[in-house]
Amino acid sequence: MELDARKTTILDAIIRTYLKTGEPVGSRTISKYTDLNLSSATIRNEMSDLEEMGYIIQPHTSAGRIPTDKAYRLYVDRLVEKKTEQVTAVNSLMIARTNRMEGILKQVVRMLAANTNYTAMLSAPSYKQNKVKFIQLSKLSPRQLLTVVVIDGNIVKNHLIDLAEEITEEQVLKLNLLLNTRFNGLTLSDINLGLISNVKEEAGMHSEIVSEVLDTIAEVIRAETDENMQIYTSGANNIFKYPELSDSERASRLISTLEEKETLADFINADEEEAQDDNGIRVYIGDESPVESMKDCSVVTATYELGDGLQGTIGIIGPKRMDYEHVMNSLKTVKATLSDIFGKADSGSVPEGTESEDS
Amino acid sequence: MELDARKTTILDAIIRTYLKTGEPVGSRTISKYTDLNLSSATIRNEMSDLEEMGYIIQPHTSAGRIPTDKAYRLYVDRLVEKKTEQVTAVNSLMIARTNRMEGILKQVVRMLAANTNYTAMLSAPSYKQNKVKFIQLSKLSPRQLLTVVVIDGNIVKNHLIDLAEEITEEQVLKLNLLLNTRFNGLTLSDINLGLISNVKEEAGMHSEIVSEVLDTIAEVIRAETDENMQIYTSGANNIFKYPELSDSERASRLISTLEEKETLADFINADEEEAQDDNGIRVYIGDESPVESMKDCSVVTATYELGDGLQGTIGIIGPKRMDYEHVMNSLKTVKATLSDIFGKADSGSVPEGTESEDS
DNA sequence: ATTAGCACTCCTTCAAACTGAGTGCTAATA
DNA sequence: TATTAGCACTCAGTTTGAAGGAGTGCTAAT
Repeated sequence: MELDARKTTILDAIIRTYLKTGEPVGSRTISKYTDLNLSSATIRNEMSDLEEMGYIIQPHTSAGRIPTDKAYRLYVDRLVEKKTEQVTAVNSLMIARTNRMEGILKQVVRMLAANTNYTAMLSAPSYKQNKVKFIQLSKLSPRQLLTVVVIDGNIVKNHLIDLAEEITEEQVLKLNLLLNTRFNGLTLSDINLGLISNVKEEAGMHSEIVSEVLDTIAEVIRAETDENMQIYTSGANNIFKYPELSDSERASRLISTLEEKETLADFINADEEEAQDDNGIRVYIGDESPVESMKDCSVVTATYELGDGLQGTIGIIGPKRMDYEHVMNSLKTVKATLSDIFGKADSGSVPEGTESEDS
Repeated sequence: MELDARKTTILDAIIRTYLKTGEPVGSRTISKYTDLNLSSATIRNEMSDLEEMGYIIQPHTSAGRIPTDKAYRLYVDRLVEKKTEQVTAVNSLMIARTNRMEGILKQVVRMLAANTNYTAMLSAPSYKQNKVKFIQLSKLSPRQLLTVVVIDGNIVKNHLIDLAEEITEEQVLKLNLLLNTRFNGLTLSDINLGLISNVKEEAGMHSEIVSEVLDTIAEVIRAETDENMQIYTSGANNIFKYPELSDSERASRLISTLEEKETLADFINADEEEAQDDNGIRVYIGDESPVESMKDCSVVTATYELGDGLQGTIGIIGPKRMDYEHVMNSLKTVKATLSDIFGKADSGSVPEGTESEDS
């Protein structure tokens, strides 16, 4: 059997109607809804075919039909083909003058959730391959050393070290020089234990201090690559707007997944080769999701780039009958907005607010 | 009418039973439950009295009784009197060797939620009155300046500044000196705009650069005092374990409150004079809560101190029939554990992990 | 190929009937 | 006088069955 034009139209009508109502849709509804001018009986025949082909199912005999994941997939794929018509320019003004990136991101994710009525998530930009740009040690007190490490993209990390023994200004100066000559320009992954022990030798100072300093730096740097990814979510309560998600059991599972930022990271780190259109938008429908507790949902994600290799992910989590069109447009807009605010060429200029925050 | 010993015993039995079951408790249950050896009829008479006195109510005629807020209050107050018998030493080993404070706090709050089966929240320690300890400017490139500010308690803040014009090493050195002499030892609130403009003049350098640098520092410092308090929550899904909280509407409101960290801050900043026992534990029952959406819940909070003026708050949010005893013990334990891990005297030694993190 | 018509299914709603937990009152009892 | 047994009554919750309605599948007619 083939999915001819008429079947497509009918399927489309079913999906659209179901997206709106959330109720199984019957043949008579479609018969009136479309401009095909077919009687409900004919529609029934076609629906029977569509069911056989796996695009729709009946939740129980003598109920209307609801679209399957396969149908949603088809629908989304066709949606993606339509070029970005109107990226409804979301008012950048809405984003108040918070010049701390964290604040802006939080606002963005909140706005996204409010705007779509679904749950939104956003991962703060992070780097994969970046280089150490600058290292500085400062003596706070005879036994206390402040380490500041700047990596490409102007991410600043710092750490305080308590020394077992005192250190002189001279030693600090020497260490600073050594560290900068040896580490600058290396990627985070280049800095392995081997290199570190090399430098330790080279330093030639009382090795205890050097050890401590280097270990700290190594750890600070490593911490960045580690999955200490920051993920914000908003609008969790929106799931209660969709009866098919809001029974206790499902809701509970979802909420607890949203709390587990680590799990959400699965979406961010999802297979790069995953089908994704030229806007970096990915759509996971039901079972396609990498996360178990979201098998009853659809998740749409987009990657935003801030230039300089810095990138993050935004995502919307909603029922399978989500308004894909709206969601995809919203994501496109946010993507554009974020790039606008932060995205500058690699000119050494910095997104304001890339400063670090204490936890 | 007076609350004699027998009435107290009965009320206690009612509360305890209701805490367990969540169902209205009837006279027969109590008649069996207590060692008073009274018939249900007698209990009924007493219950009738207790109802008149405002300790219990009937949700509807011919239902059992449930405790009112007044009853819970009584119960809790009596509980507090009992001295901390056994602070069941929670295994500190459970807290894996993450040496980043943020990580530990997240783990603590998660553990707390799992342990109590309620929702837990935790605010990261913050300072009220602290002094600038160290300021350092470093030249990253001719037009880029890294500002590092260390405040008392060894909180480190940093920020990158893009300069409109180039700056020389000499100027940086001079500025460093000036900043440290003028700002060191001042509390965050001491540093007002007046002082800043003073220093600007004093610097005598090309005022644009100085302006920019100072503004930045001021802002960085101010940001700390601002309510950028970090609050972690965990176990939101636990509310689904309690039918009285888990209907869509209530759950939705609760969840969205939990998302609004700002609202939760109300508990942290709650009136200091609020009744609080010598462990810094506060109990809000129902309407006593400062937060509207938690009128159906009870909230128990405790303040933990890390010495050095550094303090934060831990809290448990659950149904009014929460196991107050267990919760209070858990909080005590966590409080102790946190102080153990981080709390050192003001020796200049630092809780590991007070380093800042990029967002 | 399409459609009208009809029997059939099964979810939903509603009200009535039933159940059981619990109360309040009264009269008997210790 | 305090306690208790007993009984009538109340009312939420559950079950039951009937009615309604949406929707289907099939068949025969167009």
